[in-house]
Amino acid sequence: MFSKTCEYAIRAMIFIAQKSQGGNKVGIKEIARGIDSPEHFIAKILQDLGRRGLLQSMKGPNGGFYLDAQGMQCSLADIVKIVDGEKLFTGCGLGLKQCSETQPCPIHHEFKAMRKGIQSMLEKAKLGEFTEELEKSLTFLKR
Amino acid sequence: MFSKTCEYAIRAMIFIAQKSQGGNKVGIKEIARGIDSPEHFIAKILQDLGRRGLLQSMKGPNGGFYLDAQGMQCSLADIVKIVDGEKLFTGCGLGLKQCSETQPCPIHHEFKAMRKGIQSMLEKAKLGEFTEELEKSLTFLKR
DNA sequence: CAAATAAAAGACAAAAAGGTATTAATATCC
DNA sequence: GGATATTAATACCTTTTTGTCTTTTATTTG
Repeated sequence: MFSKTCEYAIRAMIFIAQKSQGGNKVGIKEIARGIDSPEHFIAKILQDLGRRGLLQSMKGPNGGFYLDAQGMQCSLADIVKIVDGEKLFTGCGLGLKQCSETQPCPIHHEFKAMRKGIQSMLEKAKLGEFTEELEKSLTFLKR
Repeated sequence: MFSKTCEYAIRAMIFIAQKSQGGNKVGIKEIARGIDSPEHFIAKILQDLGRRGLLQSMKGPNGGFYLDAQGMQCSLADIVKIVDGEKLFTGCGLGLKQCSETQPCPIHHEFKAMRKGIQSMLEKAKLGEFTEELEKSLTFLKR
């Protein structure tokens, strides 16, 4: 469904959302440990997301990554779009470039309904919403 | 969603289903042209599917690939399972190996519902069902 | 200002996916 | 049975994805 890169990205963003409550920042090492990902790899991904404005960062002592109030409202769909592109939301299930309403592939209509479902699910899911259950260890980001 | 390999596989199988009505066979060149795919690449994929019993083939003059009555009942889910594996149907959306009901990732429940939807959609879609609309040029397998 | 800390950037490496070309095996037809 | 047509198998190449390592830049603190 998602690329490995995107899986890491989502996990990292949820982790950062949790940790950056109350204005805290979290370092890349802690993030990598917290989501069980290669440190430099997730660093590069987060730098990308930072450039695109999805999260903030600060260098130097006591620096790290964090989300501002707006960042907490970022949806999983926003992350997926940046990391994996629009294909999941708009592409043809059978990989046909010209597939459309007027020139549909054999599974166009069924697939479209599914895509819509996925998209709306991911759009509804905001980073800020996952914190509470993580805190209570009702959900997990590792392994 | 699906790998390129899997997209080709599905398109090829639908194409073969259409062409093998009435006991006909269809050659690899015609298949490659018919679904706009690299000839040798789709050949390898079909050989795989053949070994797994999803389609039949014959060598020699007037040989080619074809589906028997049972093959026509093959679902898209069967193809996806063989080509891309079970991950799409059972894997964690965030790539966590230990994600489960008792140790769920933050999107486990929503994702599970989606996966189920995808799976049942693909299980319902049988190769034999696509022929008619293809015949009428209401659907397409190229471009 | 110097030292320490942490992200940013870039170069490189390994693995997986996607694709090509060549040769072997098998069935048909004369 | 030999020529031909067609799939099967094998080996190889290219591109993309995933992952690692090193160096640079920015920030803080003593």
